[in-house]
Order: sequence, then structure tokens, then C-alpha cells
Amino acid sequence: MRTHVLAALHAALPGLPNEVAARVEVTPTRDPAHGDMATNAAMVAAKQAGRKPAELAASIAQALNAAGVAEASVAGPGFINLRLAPATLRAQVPVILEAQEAYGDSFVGQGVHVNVEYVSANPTGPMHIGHCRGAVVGDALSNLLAKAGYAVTKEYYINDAGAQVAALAWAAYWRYLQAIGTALTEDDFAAIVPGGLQYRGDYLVPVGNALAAEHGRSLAGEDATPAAPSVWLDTVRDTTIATMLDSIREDLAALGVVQDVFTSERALLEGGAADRAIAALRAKDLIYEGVLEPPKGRTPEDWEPRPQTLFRATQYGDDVDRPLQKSDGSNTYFANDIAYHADKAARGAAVMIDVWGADHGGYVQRMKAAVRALSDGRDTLDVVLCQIVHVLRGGQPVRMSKRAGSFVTLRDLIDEVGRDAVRFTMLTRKPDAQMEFDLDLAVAKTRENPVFYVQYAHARCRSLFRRAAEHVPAERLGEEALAQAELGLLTAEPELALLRRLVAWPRTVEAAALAREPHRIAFFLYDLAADLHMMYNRGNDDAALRIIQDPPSDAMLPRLALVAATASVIRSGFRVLGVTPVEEMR
RNA sequence: GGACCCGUAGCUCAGCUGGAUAGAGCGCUGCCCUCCGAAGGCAGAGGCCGAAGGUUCGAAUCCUUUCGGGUCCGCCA
Repeated sequence: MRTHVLAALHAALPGLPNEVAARVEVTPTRDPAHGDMATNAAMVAAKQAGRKPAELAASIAQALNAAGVAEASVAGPGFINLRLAPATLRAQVPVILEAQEAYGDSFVGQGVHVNVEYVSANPTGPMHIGHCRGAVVGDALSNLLAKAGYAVTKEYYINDAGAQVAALAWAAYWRYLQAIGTALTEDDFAAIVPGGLQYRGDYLVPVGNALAAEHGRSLAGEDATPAAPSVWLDTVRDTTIATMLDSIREDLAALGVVQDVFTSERALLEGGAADRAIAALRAKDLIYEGVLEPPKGRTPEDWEPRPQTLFRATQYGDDVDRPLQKSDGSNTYFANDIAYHADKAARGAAVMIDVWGADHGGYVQRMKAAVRALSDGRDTLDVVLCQIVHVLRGGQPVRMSKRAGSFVTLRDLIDEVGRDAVRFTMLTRKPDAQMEFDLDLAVAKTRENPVFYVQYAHARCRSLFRRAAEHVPAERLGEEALAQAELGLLTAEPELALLRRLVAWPRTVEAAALAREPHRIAFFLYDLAADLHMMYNRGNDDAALRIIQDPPSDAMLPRLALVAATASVIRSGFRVLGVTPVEEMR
């Protein structure tokens, strides 16, 4: 289309400079009254040409109409509106019916290998609601990118190294001692734990029991007293992490999330990845020993200047250089994370996308800096930050306390409102806006609830076919038969509006993928559902516009073709979101 | 003190990367079923896009400043 416009522009204005032509855009309109597409060609070129935009637009439109591509008209300050001939729109129906859920698949990704890392909850306990949004956003984003033609790897990073994991092992060990009948009280035990006893939730009780069943009393000292950590720590830690990870995988599966790669931080570090990554940066002269300034305005009590090993993050747009080693000489988490991203790059990810919680916002710049530094700018890291989710019940915030009565786990959430509602609802906000998750709304059967509304549209489509089968032989209702229908009979405005929406699906997929915004898919489906409901309801006002007619009218099969195409695109969108379409409402 | 995110209808939020008269849902007013699923649809009222400057043919969108709300700020991962 754009080439046609440029041709017309050049016809009207010979000798137009290329830099002006480059600014010509042909974009879909916001308002259907303005046609299907519009171009700014006249306004962009007017100044250079020394002519009035409206006048120039008129001559361009004339050229376009003469070319016969579409109906062109001048509007507003000099826009040229282009209305596709209805026949062009209708011709897409067989295309959709043939492609089915593959409609909207795109090649914009050009097969570029993208690694999407999400969830990555520490394996120290069951998943809670805080993890849920990232899990859904990451998963839907992965599906979206795959549909847009990227080669996607879904990845989970297991933080199984460091102090937290040791604390977890101690907590599990306590449950083990209990299982074999220790005489110690919890306070007695807590007193000997380095850093104090954490993770006191009873979800570790089964782990303790399992350890007792497998190892008997061999991990403990006399009379079920604590043994030296060298006796038990590695065993308990590995067992506990494995158990926690299994539990997390189950939770993810319940949410419909299945990831391709689980990378262990511990395994990476034991393979020397951190040292290699730091050495690589050092070779680029990006590492030095230095002393950081204290944060302004809010200096910690125990602040004292101290020489540290620093990465020159400021050379890549960060605010300050970032430490790679703690004062005891061990690596910071950042150093380990650099190693992890180097590993992802080495595995072929030219584009990395990390889905993080809002509390990691201050971490984005340094990580991007590191990725660029490691690859000399070839690889890129995009970070999708998911803001906090507030859960509401009866209009009141649900307290996230661990006391019984107010749930905190992901599993509880899924059990209460269902997987599809959780997923869709989490995607009805852009990730970087805070959101409220209204438990009552998520299961409501009204238009307020987008999940319901879109599901209803799909069910309605299916229902129409069940009704149609009562009047028309089944062989005329298949995709191939419908593609042959007399589509020229689709002339009513609600039908054409629905058609225009369906045709917008491919570019919606592309735009959402490029922006890394899966929520746009959810909004598209909502709009599509509205168009379907509107077309359907028009039949209530005017019997001639009903889809199912008895006896069958000529327009019935073309309308059913449109309905089938709609259902297909809804399924296509649901597949991206990870939502299961329903055949009927109950 | 600094960094990042968000301020759009009374409420909850979109706004397709700079386009035309800023859109949905809820709530409010009034309509549409002797049934193609009313679990829906139509119409109306409701806005200085937090504020002020700037960039240009054109700004909710980009830049600067500013005011609210949220996240966070060297040895936590």
C-alpha cells in the first residue's frame, strides 16, 4: 500500500527528496469512519513543496483513485483516507479459515533466538501470588514471540547457591530432627543455626519425614541431636532443593507454564562461570579496584568506605560502577548473574528477555550494561518489570499474611478462580502498571469480567454452529465448504466491522511482540468479542440479519464463515495467552 | 539525595510507539428478547489526558522542570 502512495506522491511532486519520502507513513486508522488506512503523505511533503497540504492531498488522492487500489479521499488537515474495497476484506475470510489458529503467524522475528527467563522463584518454598504475574507474563510473551517468528527458549534460573539455600537446608534439617524424635525445642535448635532459623513454615515437614525415611538416623548425632554440618548439609540441601523444585514445577504446571530449560546457579558456579565472566570483563579493562561513594541522603549507619572490585557499569549507561565482590572476597549476586547471562549468550541467545518483579527495578541498568559489555554491544537484554499485584476480595485488600485463612500460595489462587481466569486477568494490565486482582470479578459472569466475556463469545460461535447443524447438512459447515460461501453477501456494517477486526489480528501480533506487551492480545480479544456480540445482537433488532435462518437464507453460510473465522482467531489468541477456549457456557 | 515505574471520565483501565472530534467497562438516564444463548446489545450524560514550559504541520504520546503515588538504593538473593 505504501508503495502505491509513494508512487502517487512522486507523480504529484516530481523530484521529491528521499528524506521527505522516508517520513511518509501508511497506518491503520483509529476511527473506522476514516477508512481502513490513512497516510500523512501530503502533510509531510507540503512544506518542502511549498503547497497547501489539502491541495496537495487532493492531487495525490486523484492519482491513487486513478490507480484503482482503493478508494482514496481527503480529510481533515490533509490526511488521505484509504478505504479497502469490501471485496479485499472478504477475501481474507478463506485465508483465515484455511490457516485456522496459525492465522497471524508472522516472520518479523526472522528466527532470531530469544531467551525469555521468567519466574525464577528461589526454591525455598511454594510459589506465592507475587510470582504469578511474572510467570503468566513471561509465558504469554514467549508464546507471542514464537507466533511472531522468533525462536524462543523458555527458561527458569534456579537460585540454588548462596546463603538462602544454606538457611533452607538448616530449616529442613530441623524438620528431619523432629521426624526422628529429637528432644530439642525449636528455640534450642534456632540458637545453633548460623544467622538464625528461617523458613519455619510447615511445608518442610514432609521433606524432614522423607529424609528420615531415606537416611534413618544417620544424618544426626547421638539421641537425635544435631550433627556437624559436614555430615548432613550437602545431602539435606540437595534433597530439599529437589523437593522444592518439584513442588514449583507442579505449581507451574497447574498454571499451564512449562519451561524448556532449568539452569542451576550452583552448577554454573561450580563450573567456574563467574571467574570466567569476570576475567572476560577484566580483559576489556572494565574491572578495577575502587571505593564507592555512599548513597546520598540516606547513608546507612554502618557505612564505611571500603575498596571493592568494581565493574565499570557507568561506561554503559549505569549511574555508578557496581561491586562484583563482597568484603570477604566472595562474589556478589551481580557477579554470578553476569556469569549466568554470559552463559545464556554462549547458548545462542542474541536477545535476552528477563521478566522481573518491580523490586528489581534498580538492577536493570547494571545488568543491561553487563550484557552489552560482554558482547561488545551485539547482544541485548530487555527487562520486563512486573509491578505489584494487590489482591481484592469483596472490594477489600487481602492481607498477605502467613496466618491461616488468607491464602498466599499460587495453588490456592488457581483453586479459587481457575487457571484460565488467573492467566487472562493477569494479562489485562500492562506489566509496568500496578494492578488489582479482584477475586470476585475473576469469576463473575458479566461483561465486567473480560475472561468471561471473551469465552462467551467463543461459546456463542460454537453454539451457532450447533444450531446451524439442525438446518444445514454438516458437510456444508466445514472450513473448506465455508470458504466457498458467497462472501459478497456480507454487507451489513456490523459484519464488515467484525471483518476489519479479524484482519487486524496479524499486525496486532507483530506490534505486541515488538513491544513485548502480551496484554495487547487480551485487549484485542476483548474488542473482537464485542464486535461479535454486536453483530449477533443486530439480528435481534432485524430478523434479516440473523445468522441462523429457518429456512436457511443465502446469507447464512457466509455469516457462518465469518463466525467460524472469529472463533478461530479467538482460539489463536487464547493459545498465545495460554487460555483454554470453552465450547459452551454452563 | 538519587534511579526506575505509574498519574487519562466519579471508579477500574486501554490508547496500536507523533495524527483527525481522546476510547472501553462499572456506576448514572432511557431503550431492545412469543427465545440464532438478554450471561448480550443500542443510545445519552460524564475529560483542560496531574501542572508548566519546549520540540513541529500536529503531542495523552517525545524533551525539560515540577507536584502526587509506588518500587528500590555497597557486602540480600
